Amino acid sequence: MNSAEPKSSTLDLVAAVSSMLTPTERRIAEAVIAEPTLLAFGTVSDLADQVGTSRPSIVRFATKLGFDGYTELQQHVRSDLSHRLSRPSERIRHGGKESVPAKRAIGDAISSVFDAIEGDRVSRLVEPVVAAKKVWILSGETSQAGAHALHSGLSMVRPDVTLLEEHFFVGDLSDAGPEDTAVVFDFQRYRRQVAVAARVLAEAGVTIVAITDSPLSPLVDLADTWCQIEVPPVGPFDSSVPVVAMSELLVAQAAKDLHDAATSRIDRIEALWEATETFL
Amino acid sequence: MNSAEPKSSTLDLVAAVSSMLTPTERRIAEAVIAEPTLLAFGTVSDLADQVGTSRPSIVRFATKLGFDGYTELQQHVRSDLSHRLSRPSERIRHGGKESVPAKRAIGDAISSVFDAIEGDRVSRLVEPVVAAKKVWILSGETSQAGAHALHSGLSMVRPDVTLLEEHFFVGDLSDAGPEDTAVVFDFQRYRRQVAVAARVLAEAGVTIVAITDSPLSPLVDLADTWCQIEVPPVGPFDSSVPVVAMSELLVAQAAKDLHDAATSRIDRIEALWEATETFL
DNA sequence: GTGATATTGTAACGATATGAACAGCGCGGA
DNA sequence: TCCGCGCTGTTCATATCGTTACAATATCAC
Repeated sequence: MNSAEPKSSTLDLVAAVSSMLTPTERRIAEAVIAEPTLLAFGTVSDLADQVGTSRPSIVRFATKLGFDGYTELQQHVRSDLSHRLSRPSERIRHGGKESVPAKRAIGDAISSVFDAIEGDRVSRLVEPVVAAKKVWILSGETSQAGAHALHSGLSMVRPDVTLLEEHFFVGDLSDAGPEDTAVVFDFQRYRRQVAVAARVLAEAGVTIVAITDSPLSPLVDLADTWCQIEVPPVGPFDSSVPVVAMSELLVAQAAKDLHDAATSRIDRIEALWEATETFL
Repeated sequence: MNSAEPKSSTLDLVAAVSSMLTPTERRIAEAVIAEPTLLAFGTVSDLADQVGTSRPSIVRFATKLGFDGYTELQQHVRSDLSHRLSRPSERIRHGGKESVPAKRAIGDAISSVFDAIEGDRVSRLVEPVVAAKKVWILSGETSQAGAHALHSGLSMVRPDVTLLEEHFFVGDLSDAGPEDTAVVFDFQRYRRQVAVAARVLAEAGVTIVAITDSPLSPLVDLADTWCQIEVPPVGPFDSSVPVVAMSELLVAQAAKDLHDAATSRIDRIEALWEATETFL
């Protein structure tokens, strides 16, 4: 569909012919510049209504830009848009073979993390974590590093955080109850293991926060809030970098939400460390 | 036109019903997740062709998501997209504002990692690791996640990798000898602890590879090879992301250097996992 | 194996979009 | 004033869109 690389931005095209535009065409040009989505999503009629002109004027505008008709112009705009949208992420599993250098892969994955916490998402993810009586962290092998980061970070800002890695027993979860929250890392390879444990927790009334690499994950059903991040391959293994980044952002948000409680807690822990000669 | 704020992301909607999707509907879901522009720009026919199904299945998919028809679904997706385009988030290349402070910090830190391995630096760092009889990994609290990543990765591609975290005893190092290599993570806060241990190892003839955040680190003197990376603050704590990224790049390089030995070792480990029901 | 149910594809419908031909309007020059 | 020309809006034809109703197929329980 949208495989062709646009030679020039659509706005450039408009600018190129701006001097030889008729009055109504100029109004059209101003409208599409002010609101590019009109061109990408709207029909000829939509544009005509918006500008206050007739449909053929829109078509003629398209031809004046060098296209065969409005359809071609719209395709050009859309391929331009798709390009911008697919740049930061989403192209790793498909188009990108393993020829993608690790640098690009990691960079894109990091972008996907920031995409995932768009808006107030990070707040919604963290909210049950700060409100919970106890916090459980479940992870498989791929997300070990992230789970570790989340555990050590959260432990600093609030009490009762338990990390269950890899080969935990379901019995470990027996204490969990409706006032608790579980953060579950759920990635391709080790999905079933954590899925089973998460189901146990969900049935016990625990609030589930899922960090997953696919919205089709079975965990998403169980989860109260969730977010999706990419896990790119680096060398022969899957990268933990996005998971760690996400974990740290969650901790940062939790620290912000807990504010005074967190800072005093951190101070106490630091003092304890100093006292026990952690610094040698 | 597109002024309405989307109540929930389209991915959320797909996820919400993902468990009650029929096989073809699931294929549709996967397609639109892999290529969101299909939904935003494509027609029912486009999607049907892409997925390899009939047009009505697409419409039924839309209704199952809670919309009156495909048109409504597409409008929702488009308003979602417009939002992302208008909001300052998506702009990584263009108006690179300091939208999220943590974002910039992490991005810069990642860049520093790639700067640090410019040229053949990563090869020089890894060379003593692959050649060593035994590999020791030393880290403090800040670099725990990175050390963990390095340990689990290296363990996959070669034997005799030992991780010593935080409160290890110097006695643990008694086995180390001139044929060994130690990778030492050495960061601001927990410098003294690892510095002491590294000195012990260096005096035992162990080759030292240092990952540090400062060229002034005392470890640089002891180290045979070293590299410097940034450790940015995220919230109240230091980020592990750069350390993890560096660790993974080291593992990837080691895997490449060891090649056949590594792959056969990975295969054996995988087989062992399967046998012990890691996948449940 | 058989009936019931769920799932999927086929056919037909109205609605709408685009693009082209045609007609009215305004403006400037002779 | 009249004519010519470019600009704009109206009408129409055709293709395609989204949708619904219906039939065929696959799946499962008993």
